[in-house]
Amino acid sequence: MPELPEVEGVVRALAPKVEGDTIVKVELSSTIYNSCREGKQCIVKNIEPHLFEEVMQGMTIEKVVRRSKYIYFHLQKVEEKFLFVNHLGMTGAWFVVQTLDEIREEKFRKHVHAIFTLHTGELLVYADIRRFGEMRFIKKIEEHPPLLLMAPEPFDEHACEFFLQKCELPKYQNKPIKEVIMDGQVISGCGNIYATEALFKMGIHPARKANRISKMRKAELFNTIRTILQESIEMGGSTISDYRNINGEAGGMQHRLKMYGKKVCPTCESATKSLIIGGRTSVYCPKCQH
DNA sequence: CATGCTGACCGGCGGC
DNA sequence: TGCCGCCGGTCAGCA
Repeated sequence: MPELPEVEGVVRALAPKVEGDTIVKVELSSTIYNSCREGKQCIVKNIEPHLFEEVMQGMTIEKVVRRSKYIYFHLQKVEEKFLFVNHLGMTGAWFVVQTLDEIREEKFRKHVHAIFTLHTGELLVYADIRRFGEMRFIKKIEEHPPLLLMAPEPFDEHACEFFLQKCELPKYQNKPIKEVIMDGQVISGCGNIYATEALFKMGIHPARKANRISKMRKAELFNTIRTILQESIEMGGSTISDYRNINGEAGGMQHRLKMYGKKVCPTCESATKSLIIGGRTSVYCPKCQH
């Protein structure tokens, strides 16, 4: 599943291929049309599928940037600026190809949901196996309040201070630390994999209440998260489940993971345990983490 | 009003 | 081989 480092990899690969290009045509899958017609939640969130296709037509992709685990496509049409926001959910992936059969993996090829034809003739393709991804077409960030509430980028110089301040709020004081660091309004882009790894590295039990950790250790924890995210970006992300980068390549970070998905602690060889915290499976070493 | 919990969205895959 | 149920990021909606 793509987390911040994986999304960063996607954006770095995607940006140089599509920035400056103009979208001449958009086709959404019949699956999207059907879900929408049945009133179900679907990938395209805030707009009718046919309107989405229409409004995207003629848009120039000015810039592609990552914000937390979201991809922001900054668009422009006749001097007017818009934003197309995408989240990859669990299984979303982007491809830039000449034809769809260039998508090597069948499970992605079978689940293509949006095809943006560019003025160059290339196809910018969004595939999503489980359809947990999101696409929103908006004029301003304000149109979708959750985007405004996101914590600063973890590499922002104020992000640590922001995290420490949030921890002081009553609603976070008594929560398990893992739930707090995975909350996108506290720290951006720290998903299950990297939260698990950082807590293991710090020797902190994932269920420990936030207010039972000193401010100094919280700051260290933040730095650990930031360092792990950075390391993973450099490794090309973790290839877990269905994540691939835009070239269909796997990352290397999964070989460096020490606790996520492990049965045995790499330090003391105890059997790991798992708990459900904030609705998510949380693996930890009962001997090394307190 | 703020917070908190539940459910909805899915197909792959593990387990039986 | 077949089928059932689990898994998870995000947010809407309701208590």
